[in-house]
This record gives sequence, C-alpha cells and structure tokens, in this order.
Amino acid sequence: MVGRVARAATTTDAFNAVAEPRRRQILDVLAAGERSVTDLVAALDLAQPQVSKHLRVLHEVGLVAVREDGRRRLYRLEGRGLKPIHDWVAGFARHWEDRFGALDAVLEELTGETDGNDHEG
Amino acid sequence: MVGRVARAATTTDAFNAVAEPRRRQILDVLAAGERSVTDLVAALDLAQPQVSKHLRVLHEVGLVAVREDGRRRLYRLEGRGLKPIHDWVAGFARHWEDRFGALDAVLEELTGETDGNDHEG
DNA sequence: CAACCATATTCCGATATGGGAATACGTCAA
DNA sequence: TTGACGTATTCCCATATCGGAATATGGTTG
Repeated sequence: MVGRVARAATTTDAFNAVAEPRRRQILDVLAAGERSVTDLVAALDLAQPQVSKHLRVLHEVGLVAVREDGRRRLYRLEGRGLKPIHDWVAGFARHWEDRFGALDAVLEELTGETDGNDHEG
Repeated sequence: MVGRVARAATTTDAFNAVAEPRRRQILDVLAAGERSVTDLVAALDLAQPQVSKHLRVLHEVGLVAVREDGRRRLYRLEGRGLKPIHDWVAGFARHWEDRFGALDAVLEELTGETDGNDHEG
C-alpha cells in the first residue's frame, strides 16, 4: 500500500480534469459566465450530485472558482488553469499546420532528424 | 448491466490519451522524430511493456503512426490528432490573456454579467 | 534450425473513478 | 421553528486503468 498508484488521480492536474467530457461541458457553459449548480444541472442534463462532484474536481485543480450567494454557489471559470494545456499542445502546432509541415519536412531532410538512429538510407 | 460506465475509456479520445503524463512524454520525444520502442524505453526510463501499452493507446487514438523496419517498429508523431484539444483550449484563451481580460471585464460591466443570467453579448 | 533481439500481449493486483441513491448540511421563507 | 430549497458528501458498485512480471510472437543472424 505504498507507492502503488494504479492511475493518476483525476484531481491531479488540468489535463486529467479536462479528460472527462462532462467537465469539459461544464467549462464550456461557465465560459459564458457565472452559473449556479442548479443552472449547470439544467444545462447539462446531469444529476446534481454528479455536477457537484465534477465541480469539486475542477475547483481542486483550479479550473473554477466559487462565490457564495445566499444558499447558492456561483461557479465561474478560472481560465488560467487551462494555459498549461494550451502551452503544451501549442508546441505541437507545427505538426499539423501545413505551412509548418512543409518547413519541417525540409528541416528533417537537412538535419537527418527523422531517425537519430541511422536506419536504412 | 450494459450502460454502466465507470470511467471514460482512456482509449476513447485524445483528451484521455494525453491525460496520462507518460504518454505526453512519449509524444514529446516523438516530436523530435521517429523512434523505436527501445529508443523510447531508454528515453523514458519506463519498462518496455508499459511503453508498448502506451503506444497502443496513442495509436488507437490516432496520435502516433507506426512503420515497420525489420524487427523494429518505428513510431512517429501524428500531430493532427492533437488539434481537437488545441481548438478546444484555444476557445478559452481570452480567459487568461490579459489583453482580452480587460475587454472581458468591460463586456461584463456592460452586460450585467454579475447577475448570472444574462451573459455574453 | 537454434539462439537472440524487438515488441506485443496476457495475467495479476491495487486503486480510484464515475454514476446512482440516500443523506447531511446550510440558508431562506412563513 | 418548521419546512422547502440548494448544494455537498457518503456509500455502493461495476469498471478500467496502470505498472509489474511472465510469456507470446516475429524477425534476424549464424
């Protein structure tokens, strides 16, 4: 029962939090502005408890912030938390954008990057 | 019982595939060019079976492509698969980029966002 | 063919995840 | 205070994920 980790905890980082479709939906809704749990429940067609649970995860990972308003809790998007993902993915943009694709091809030709293993010439 | 889904399968989409740190590492390495499984094992300090397993997932999701070279399999990045993630996250960029932040603040002022019901003009 | 190298697959165990249902708060209205 | 509402937490369970070890599969070399 020591270091045995079966799977990275969902609550670990934004990458994991966002891997769950429902949570992405929640963020999509919140992108339009503050929403109460009930609002989200209605918008997502998901049971209230599950919404609260997902919000918990999103909150722990810093993707949303809460504000109390009477007996309601208004959640709002904390977009900054998505930046790590954006930054990481952006690093690969050249790999799917055509204009870069051509350039990459040339660079690989020039640097022999394609392998680093020197296979088959 | 059929519909009982405990958790979205990792093999479902790029979001899930990339939620796993190791798999991100693999993609990072592949970003530099084609690599054999052995190369990856060395680069990642991870056991060969696990690397193969992760590659399987990445392959099924379309994030990597394989090429056979004798008894080796050379994997290469299939960057395009990351585009969905990029696109989704990019939609939130305005939420963390300062220059947009200011604009958003103004818009919220104007639209009475704080009310929580009327939003996004 | 045999020994060997490269990679994939299978079996195992520990874990935690997500939905559903029930329930526990905390707040507001009468 | 009582009761209704809004939200969070807990319990249960089926599932699947990950790493580790062992093994299977397949090509290569001698």
